[in-house]
Amino acid sequence: MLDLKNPATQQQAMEAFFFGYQAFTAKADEMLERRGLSRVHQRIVFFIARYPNLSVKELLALLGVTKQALNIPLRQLVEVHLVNSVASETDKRKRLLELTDDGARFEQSLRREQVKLLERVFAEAGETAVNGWLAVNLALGKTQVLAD
Amino acid sequence: MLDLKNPATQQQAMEAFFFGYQAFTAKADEMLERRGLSRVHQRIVFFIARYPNLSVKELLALLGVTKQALNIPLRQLVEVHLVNSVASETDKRKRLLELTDDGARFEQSLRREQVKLLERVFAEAGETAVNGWLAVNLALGKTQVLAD
DNA sequence: TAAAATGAGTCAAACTGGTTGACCGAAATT
DNA sequence: AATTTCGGTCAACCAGTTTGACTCATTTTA
Repeated sequence: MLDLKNPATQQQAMEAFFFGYQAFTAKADEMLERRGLSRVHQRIVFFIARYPNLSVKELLALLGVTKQALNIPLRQLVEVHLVNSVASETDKRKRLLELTDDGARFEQSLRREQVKLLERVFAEAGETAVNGWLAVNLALGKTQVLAD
Repeated sequence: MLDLKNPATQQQAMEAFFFGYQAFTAKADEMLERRGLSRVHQRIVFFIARYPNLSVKELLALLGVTKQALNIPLRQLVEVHLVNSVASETDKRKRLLELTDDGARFEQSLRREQVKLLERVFAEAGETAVNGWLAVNLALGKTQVLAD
């Protein structure tokens, strides 16, 4: 077991997390930059893919930004027909977000690159490690939700 | 093994990483904000604690920013006597960075909060999961270093 | 049914954290 | 002696974000 009483071990774990996350996001950032898009664009299409027909408010909560920060990139995605924003049947104030066919392809292409990185790393680290990695990340994420 | 061929599994893994990292950094961000400091300040003291007497150039490489971006927060840390910048004996162009006693206490207090979160999560996830989590993060980090 | 609240969107001003580029001075290397 | 390296600084600028104020349509409520 990792001895978290040991400062050097603490530092190693934190450093690994820092560089690990950085490596993971670097790949996508690079791809996005080539298309003149930002991380927010990716997150938007990612969450719409994951939770189809979510509302703008729900998306804001997932992203953890203000609506002003979301406004421009989301509008752009709608303008270039990657995202559809359709009024809800049950509550016409709400706009439900969904990916267009193009949008779905775009989101997949972004995701594929990151998955390729994960696959490489997973192959190296092995099944047990991967399950543990996911379990810890999920547990960490849960604390977040509770904190909000 | 996580089936990375399955889009839903891909999305789950990516989302867990996203929220996990966010939860991990949120605690420290909050503490830093109270003291009027930023993440860069934390990273600086973190890396100085991890690699005492590292040079400015080495620190820049670890942080992955320009020297202009490092300049102001580092200067601030020196001004408030959390960091000492001392000319190297062997090469007087280099300034070697070290934490003052206050700086060491400050870095520890930041780290302790993050470690508390890790401990809670580790207790929940168990030893095997934790080792796996670390192994995958380390493997991810390694890809980064190679890419640079 | 009138008043209040909610969801979405927009404009403007400001701030943060970063960038590129141009320098400088001291010290080391060639 | 010339060049390179290390650290530092100034300036302009840029992206992404925030806060705040406001509108409009719709839904909820009192």
